[in-house]
Amino acid sequence: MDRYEPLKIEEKWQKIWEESEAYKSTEKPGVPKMMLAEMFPYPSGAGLHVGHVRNFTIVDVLTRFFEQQRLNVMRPFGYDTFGLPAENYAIKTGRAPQDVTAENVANFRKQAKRLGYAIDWSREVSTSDPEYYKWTQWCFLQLYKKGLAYQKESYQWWCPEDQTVLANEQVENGKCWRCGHEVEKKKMKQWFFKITEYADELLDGIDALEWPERIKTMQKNWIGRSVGAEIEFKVAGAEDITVFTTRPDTIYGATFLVLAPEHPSVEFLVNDDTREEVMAYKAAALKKSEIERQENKEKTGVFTGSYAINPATKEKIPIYVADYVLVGYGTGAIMAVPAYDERDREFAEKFDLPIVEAELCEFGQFGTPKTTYRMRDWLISRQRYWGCPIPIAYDKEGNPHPIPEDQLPVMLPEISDYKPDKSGRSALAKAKDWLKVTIDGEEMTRETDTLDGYACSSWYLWRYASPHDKKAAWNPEAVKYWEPVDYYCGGDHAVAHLLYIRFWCKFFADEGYLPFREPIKKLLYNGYINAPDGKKMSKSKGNVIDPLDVINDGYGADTLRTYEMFIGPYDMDAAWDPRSVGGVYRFLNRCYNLLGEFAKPSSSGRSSRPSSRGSSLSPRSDCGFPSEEVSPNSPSQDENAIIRNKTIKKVTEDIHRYNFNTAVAALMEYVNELYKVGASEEDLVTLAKLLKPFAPHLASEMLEKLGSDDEWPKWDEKYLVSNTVEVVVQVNGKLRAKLMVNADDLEDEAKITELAKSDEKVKKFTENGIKKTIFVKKAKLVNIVV
RNA sequence: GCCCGAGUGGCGGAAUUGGUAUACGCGUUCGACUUAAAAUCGAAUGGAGAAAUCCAUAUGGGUUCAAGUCCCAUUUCGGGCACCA
Repeated sequence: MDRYEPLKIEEKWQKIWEESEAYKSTEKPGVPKMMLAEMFPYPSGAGLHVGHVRNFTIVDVLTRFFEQQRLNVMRPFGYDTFGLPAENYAIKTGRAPQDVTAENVANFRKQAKRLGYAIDWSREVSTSDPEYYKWTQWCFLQLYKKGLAYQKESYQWWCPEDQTVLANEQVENGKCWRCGHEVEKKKMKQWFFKITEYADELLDGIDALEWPERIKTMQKNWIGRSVGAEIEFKVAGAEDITVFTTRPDTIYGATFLVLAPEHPSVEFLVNDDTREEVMAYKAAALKKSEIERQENKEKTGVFTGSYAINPATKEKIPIYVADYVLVGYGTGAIMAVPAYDERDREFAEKFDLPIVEAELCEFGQFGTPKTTYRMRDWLISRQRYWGCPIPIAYDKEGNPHPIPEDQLPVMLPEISDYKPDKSGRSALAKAKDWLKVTIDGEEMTRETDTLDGYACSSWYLWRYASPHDKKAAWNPEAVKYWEPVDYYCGGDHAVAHLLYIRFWCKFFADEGYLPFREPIKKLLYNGYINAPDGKKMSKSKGNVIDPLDVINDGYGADTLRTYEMFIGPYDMDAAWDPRSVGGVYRFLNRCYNLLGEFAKPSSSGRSSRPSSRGSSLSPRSDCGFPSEEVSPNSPSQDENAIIRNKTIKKVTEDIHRYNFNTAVAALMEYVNELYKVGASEEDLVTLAKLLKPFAPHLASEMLEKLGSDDEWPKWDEKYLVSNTVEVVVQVNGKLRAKLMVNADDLEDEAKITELAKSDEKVKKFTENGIKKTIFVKKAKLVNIVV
């Protein structure tokens, strides 16, 4: 028997899978389908890291598991190639983003193939491929047609480092999600998607999703629905001010109004005495970074000089400007009720304003019911080069016109100087020839902003159904068969991507392009893999583990995959432990060695037990497996059947529950048992089948040698109930004895408890009399209370 | 500040419905094999104790015949939200 040589086996099987297009998927009407995908990666120059491997392997384990159960499985793959990281990397390396991306994708593909994933490689997509982004633009135009893509001039988050605007979802603690630079506010005309149109459905649909509660809560908080009312306050000599409040019933206690500094009415409310101070306050507020605002929660503000009439009390109340009121939420104006609202009280105390404990009332006569959301519309313009061009052109008056669908794609021009600058326009503005376009005989100028990369990733799951369709973004029949996606796995984008893709799904369902309203049935949100010291892996710290190194060191992909499944619960962060990798390698080695004499499929009916001299642990060692054969114990038919069926059940159920770590542990236990009692051929076949989702190359090799297919085994409950059972005897809840009894006796409570009481070990503790005895049949346990 | 999640051997972690705490792996120790080492195979491994036994799931209480699991309080770590009216 030869020794386990993972690199040799893996190369062999990867070649076989590649040449036979083993994981190519097609629609099979009548056969239950299963579609699985990971959040497609941004292919960085560094190649796959161990986090990708965890993410992809989870999907692969499930894919193979369902494939072995003969469901019609589809597991595609793609690359999130457009976007800032790719462009910044290209700038850093002084190369064209197109070239860098092509190289990185090729490298990623090569590396993913070395991991032996059951990917349908005919379904690859890449967001920067014109064949793909043609349809991203088509999607934009559908939204535009329905008024859900629109332009608006407003104050936006601007990253001075990356020189582009950002969506709210891309600002984290006042900093740019990509470069970490503090963001500023800048007034700009930008494109938005009207995600707020779907706020209610996005929120109400969350509860029914089979997603982690954590993610669901985050989405709920992000949407942040508030039910309240809008109330108009009359202002002498100026327009009425509308406020939003969730407590209209407290209107009798409203003793002043507060407007956000950016509120458009502010300039009409000031007078000659107050103008200077108010404008200075506004200017200061705009300059303040989000960080500064968070750090200093002390209330500030200024009086505008104007008064409004409280419609309930008819009293004149002063109007203030303060930055604790946000322009983007509600109406950007509030009625302050210091008696009921902590923030208003703080403000009132500081500015010596009246605090009135007024009675609550029915507000109906004063306002109209209104629901608002903290979620804002999705800002999609980016002043960067490496993105999907927005398919819009402007006429001489500056009015936007959609590029006709038959002129798509609007190709991203190749330009040499694509770096961003301070102009507030993307580098596309420098492509003079490209800018000109004729629509319906009229000369126009193209939009130079590109789309947020999240737009590109908001529909790729549907593209997977018909990735090469030239007539449509997705083929309706193919999508209807395959989707929604059954399992989607990732470790990032809890709010942004996972909210955007739900939004697009609902929109395209409304347009009749999709027959479902939620794109993802089950979401698996995996944890990170940290460095051995528990810290985040990072290049600068020099603690990065390269998965390809682990493979090439001789451990192979099967060890890497199995280790990452064994490392801990899939949804928890875990620290890399190089020594445990060796432990998993040892396990796979033991599996292979167990095969021993079953090298030929003909040798059925015999049992296998490896010699006391197995093969080497060190993947580099050249120590061979000894040829001598040790005569095995003859495996007991019953004993083997019991552990085999137990293992099948455990592994099957664990994979269903995503307890991949305990599934691997169960396989280890099984192998340990087989080393003790000897393995039948059926044991070996079962082991290989159960192992395949984790270590597909090794398992395939084993199955080939055993002459078996890979169909997932079923367990038979009859082997799980044995004739004799162990009954635990407790005294006052403490374990005192174990009895072996006939299984039938479990039905006879009196007999069991009598046996328990008469046990010598138990008697020692029951000398002073027994108060009562509790028998739990299910737990096979007797508890004697003294 | 508010809302979640977690705290179990030397380490990563099991315990699925309240029912034998510490599965599996790492590490450590001993043995077999070897001229030797590595590897492999086998045994032991929560703590104290000669043993009987006692003590152990962050801390302190509680419920229960029985608590890692349920309840209350405290504490530490992680995550999310953080002037959203």
